[in-house]
Amino acid sequence: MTANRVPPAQLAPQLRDAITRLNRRVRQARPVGDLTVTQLSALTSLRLAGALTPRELADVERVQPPTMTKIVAKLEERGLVQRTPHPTDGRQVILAATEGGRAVLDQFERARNEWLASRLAALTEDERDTLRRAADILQQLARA
Amino acid sequence: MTANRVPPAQLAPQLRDAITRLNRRVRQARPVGDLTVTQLSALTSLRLAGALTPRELADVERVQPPTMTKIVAKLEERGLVQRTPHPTDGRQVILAATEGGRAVLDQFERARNEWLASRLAALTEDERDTLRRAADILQQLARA
DNA sequence: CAGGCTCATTAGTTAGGCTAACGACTGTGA
DNA sequence: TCACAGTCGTTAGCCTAACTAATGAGCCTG
Repeated sequence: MTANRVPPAQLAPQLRDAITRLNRRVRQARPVGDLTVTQLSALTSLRLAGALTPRELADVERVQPPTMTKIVAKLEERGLVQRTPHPTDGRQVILAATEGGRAVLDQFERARNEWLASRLAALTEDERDTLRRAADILQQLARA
Repeated sequence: MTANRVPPAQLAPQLRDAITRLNRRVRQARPVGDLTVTQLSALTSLRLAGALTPRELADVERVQPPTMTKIVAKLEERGLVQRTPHPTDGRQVILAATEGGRAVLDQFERARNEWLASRLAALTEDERDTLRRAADILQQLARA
């Protein structure tokens, strides 16, 4: 299969549409439990990083500090996040996912992937290969 | 190029990560003007369809009718959408983007695509072709 | 060691989503 | 033919999630 010429200006809106719509779809596949997308995202970032201050987590999530205060408060209520004082700086706080938080995360992760995985299973081997290569390229774009 | 075997369970998280991250990235490239993402999306759907009733637009946007009432009200305030009575059914209303609405849309569209288009331009012809085919498959998944 | 800075939080606003309920209108069946 | 069930859009009221501005606690430097 020869590569067609694909002008970036034409590909961009197509790709953007595909991504935003599929993203909506994936988000709609909400598993059991009542964590919101925002809370889930923050918890995920927190686990990934290990431990962060509210400010750092806010930066990672691209949210203002007061917003993160609220999100963390809700996660803490449910015992999914733990707050410990900073060892040397009395102003700061250290946030970390609790064991319960990590367990909830695993559950969500599985359920979210299930929907997509079942759809992917219906594709041909060729289509999946195209998506695999595309995923690499998209990751690269997102990092740029 | 032969197709590798790609188990769906393995591809799903990769693809999901790529999509959610790139989606955040695209959304952050917000252009000038004060239309929100929601309003922009509704306006886009409206222009695409030509003219719709509130109910139809709500269905397209996957939103409940009362929510669409609010969104349309804001778009109407700015003169981007026009409301006309249905010719035969007194209950219904016909919504359409005004010329001003279409102009605003063009502006946003350009600015949003710019970031992505410039990144795409840096890829090889092969990579862009992969993404083009992937975009089709992703659209298909989103509709499923 | 006084003053300015940083960090987290609180207070208050706005957007965007939902359900429940309602009034206007349509269309059908007795 | 007309009573009534259903549809359409809207209003009301609630919640989440984001923002900015302001506040108070703690740090650090001149």
